[in-house]
Amino acid sequence: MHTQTISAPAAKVLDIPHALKAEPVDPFSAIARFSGVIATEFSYKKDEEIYGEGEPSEYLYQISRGAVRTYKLLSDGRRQIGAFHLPGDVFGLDPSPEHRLTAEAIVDTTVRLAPRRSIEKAAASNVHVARHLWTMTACDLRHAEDHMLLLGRKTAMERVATFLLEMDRRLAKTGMLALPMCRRDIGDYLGLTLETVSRALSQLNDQGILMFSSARQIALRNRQRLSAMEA
Amino acid sequence: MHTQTISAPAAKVLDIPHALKAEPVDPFSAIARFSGVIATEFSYKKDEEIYGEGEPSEYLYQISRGAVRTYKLLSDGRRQIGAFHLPGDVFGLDPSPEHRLTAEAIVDTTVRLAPRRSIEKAAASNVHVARHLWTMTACDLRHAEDHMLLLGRKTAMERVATFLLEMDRRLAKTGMLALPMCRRDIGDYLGLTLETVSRALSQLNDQGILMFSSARQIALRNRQRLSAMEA
DNA sequence: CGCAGCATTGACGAATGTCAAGTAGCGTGG
DNA sequence: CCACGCTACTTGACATTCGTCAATGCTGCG
Repeated sequence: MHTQTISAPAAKVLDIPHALKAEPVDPFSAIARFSGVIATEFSYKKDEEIYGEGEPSEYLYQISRGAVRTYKLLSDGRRQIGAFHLPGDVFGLDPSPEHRLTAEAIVDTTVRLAPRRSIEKAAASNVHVARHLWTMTACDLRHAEDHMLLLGRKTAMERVATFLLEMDRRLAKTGMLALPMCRRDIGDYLGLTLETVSRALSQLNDQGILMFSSARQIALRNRQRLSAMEA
Repeated sequence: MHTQTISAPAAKVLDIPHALKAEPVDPFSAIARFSGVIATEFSYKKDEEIYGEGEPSEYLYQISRGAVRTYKLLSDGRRQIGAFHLPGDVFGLDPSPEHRLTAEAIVDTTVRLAPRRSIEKAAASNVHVARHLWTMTACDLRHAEDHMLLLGRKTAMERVATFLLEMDRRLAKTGMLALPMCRRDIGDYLGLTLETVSRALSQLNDQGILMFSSARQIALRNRQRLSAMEA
């Protein structure tokens, strides 16, 4: 259980910030409000497990700060990362009683969490909550469908281009990508080895499509050419 | 629109068979009943498109007879089949207003269909319907997660073994697999070429793990050894 | 300042894709 | 009922992409 492994100070109770709720509607906040749930904040250290595949599904999580990977393993250790979760993202949602992927903090990470039971109870009487749950799961499904196309049919370079554009869309603030994950994580997300990822990035650098300020600080210099490469 | 392309006789109105509803609860029937929807039956010829990627999502489908593939295409024609749907399976569910994959009949196929609008309306007032929708989407998501692991990390032989066991589970009646799809479909599902699929099947045949009665009629002779190969 | 990961790069190998030829099965029409 | 032709399938030879193994370099943190 994650509450035992954490070394952070005692979890802090906090209000979902209502100032933000005018936006496209953050589904986590919406659900928490409808459920009358007070979300709890919680922190995990880099590489700490948040939940494991097969464990009972007890909470719904939203990232405040940090980043999370969710993955499946084969018996011999081969790993497929299904998704990276970034600040604002919700994860851990799962209508089945058990998690089907393992979740780990990629860097030191703080999440808000809401007990699954309260949410279920709210969904049983409130169709808005129920619809939000459906919508979030459907959003994960869309991502998975796109990712199956990538994994099954794209070349290494196309995968890396797609990855960069996805991250650019999701976390570019200053026109600069600050990747929280290492090359191995990227490889395990894209179905490649870390060496192949590194070679593709170097090639994009050589072509002037991106520039490294450090290995994980990347500036995209030509998004159009990158888009043309993602197939 | 599929109603224009169909050459079958006029759609026939029918009742959802209530005799079957004691079973593990068929979610399609459950939803139709809660929605007060009378499902319509409809037929498609082999290789006929049921809906296209990007088209408005107007119906929920359940297969009565036949088989359906849902897929995405890259611009140059590379195809990734996301799922095969067999009798009893529901497909076309999508909380977004547009389909994100194309659906085609693999063989001559009959479906029951329920208008999406009626279902949405029912879900807006009935939490049971809403939960069924969520559960079905979650079921698709689980399959997609498993399939990402296959596409990203399994070898050709492991993919084929996994495929055979999946089909065995889903459509083996007489201990014999009657595959409705061709080798190319299998390849596009597994992220392989049809030749690689064929070679893997031949190898399993040589090893005595399966037997062909014809190219698409396969008897599994040693499920245990096959399971050991799926990684 | 030095160590410990992380990343890059190179040489090579293996798995799978590509191209091509040949075969078998099946539906159609004579 | 048989012959034909089409399509799907199999098999082989070869090409290519990506993975593996190994050496080296970088860098960020203590």
